[in-house]
Amino acid sequence: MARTQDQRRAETRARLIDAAADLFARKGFHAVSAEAVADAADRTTGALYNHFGGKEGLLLALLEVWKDQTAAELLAGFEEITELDDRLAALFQALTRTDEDRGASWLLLELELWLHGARDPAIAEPLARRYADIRARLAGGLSDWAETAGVPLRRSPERTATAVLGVLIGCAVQHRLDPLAVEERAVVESLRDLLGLPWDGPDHPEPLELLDS
Amino acid sequence: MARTQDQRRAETRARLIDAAADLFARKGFHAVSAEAVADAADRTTGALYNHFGGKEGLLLALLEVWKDQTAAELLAGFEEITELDDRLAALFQALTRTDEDRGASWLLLELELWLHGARDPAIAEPLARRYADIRARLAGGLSDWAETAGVPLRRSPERTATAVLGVLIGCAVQHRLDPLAVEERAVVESLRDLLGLPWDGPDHPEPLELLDS
DNA sequence: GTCTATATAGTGATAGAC
DNA sequence: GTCTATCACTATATAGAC
Repeated sequence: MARTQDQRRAETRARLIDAAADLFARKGFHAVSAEAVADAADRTTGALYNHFGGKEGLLLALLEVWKDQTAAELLAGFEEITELDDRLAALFQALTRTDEDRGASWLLLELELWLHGARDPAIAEPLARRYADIRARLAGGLSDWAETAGVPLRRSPERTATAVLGVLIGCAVQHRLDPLAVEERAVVESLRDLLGLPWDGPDHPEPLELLDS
Repeated sequence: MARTQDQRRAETRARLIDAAADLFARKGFHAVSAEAVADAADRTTGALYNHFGGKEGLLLALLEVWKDQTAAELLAGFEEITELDDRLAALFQALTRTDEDRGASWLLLELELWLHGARDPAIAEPLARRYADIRARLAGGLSDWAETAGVPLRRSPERTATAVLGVLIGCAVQHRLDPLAVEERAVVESLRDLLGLPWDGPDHPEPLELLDS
């Protein structure tokens, strides 16, 4: 089973990034040593420095992979499922799901990266592009849905997408600390509000009165 | 200007916690040494260890102060201002505001603490109580408002508060990376949606059609 | 004078760099 | 693998309050 040097190199790179994603999410960037990442990837620190120049470079490379992959993953469910409530629920589940295999969760790495981005412009820039990309794709999906369903969005697709993403992130943050306090059904209902839809649940409340404050 | 030992002790404690809040927010817990905190507080590591037992103990003490103070601060504006839109805007501003004096921002320390809570149950517990407290106070405020304004909430005050807090956090997270992409007006409008209110802006769109998907 | 909050000066361990 | 810096933490000393 001969492999070319390029293949070996690519695999080492992938292994290191994978190990970094797991460890950085579980313990945090600063709590993980370069050696620990290398060990988890079955490589040496020499390989890590050769590929990424250091721990910081590894974080940046991880962010690039994360940026390209996870936006697609997050929205895949949303774009494939037909029933709206299920689509909305799938989005929330994607954010709150804990990766069984590894102890990490998506949300942890997401906010670990965000925190570094808020402190370091070099990290902030690709991260901001990533969020803009997610919002754009979400806006497109919502716009298509509104047209198909004949339900006009309450505001521009972009603003709607920002609010939807906001609810998802903000509720996921609360959910992580106190799962019982944030019911999935309540999150879906809130998202429906943002899209200008009534609920079809059994406990439908009294009808909405359009009064201003 | 004689001071008692108790007064000196209390001031040292306060200085250390204050310095920790600033540095942990700006650089992150693991990127800050105990000595750096002590220096910033014009004290020594010895004092730090005497008071808090270590850096971790300092983080916990900071969390307790944070827990008790900031929930009140966040909601103070909300509970005092009369105009609803301004109240909602004040909440968002509180989360996105950058502390001028020190480089830190509230949101940074908030998520720094959250990240530690997601990894350490000892941190998670007081943090979860903090969020529950904020939600409870917010729910009370929303409930009072709904009654006064004669606008029934679209769901229970608790669920509404969770969603409102979610939008605030999620939009603040996006705002930090890309301020132009998250307009305050859009956030306020989204919050109004969650409360079951129309908008009173000049660019009022076509009326809401109550169609299901 | 006694007590104790705070300061000083270290210890061993481990980090990242090359 | 080695080197240097720095980490969290501690043992001991000093100084200020009663």
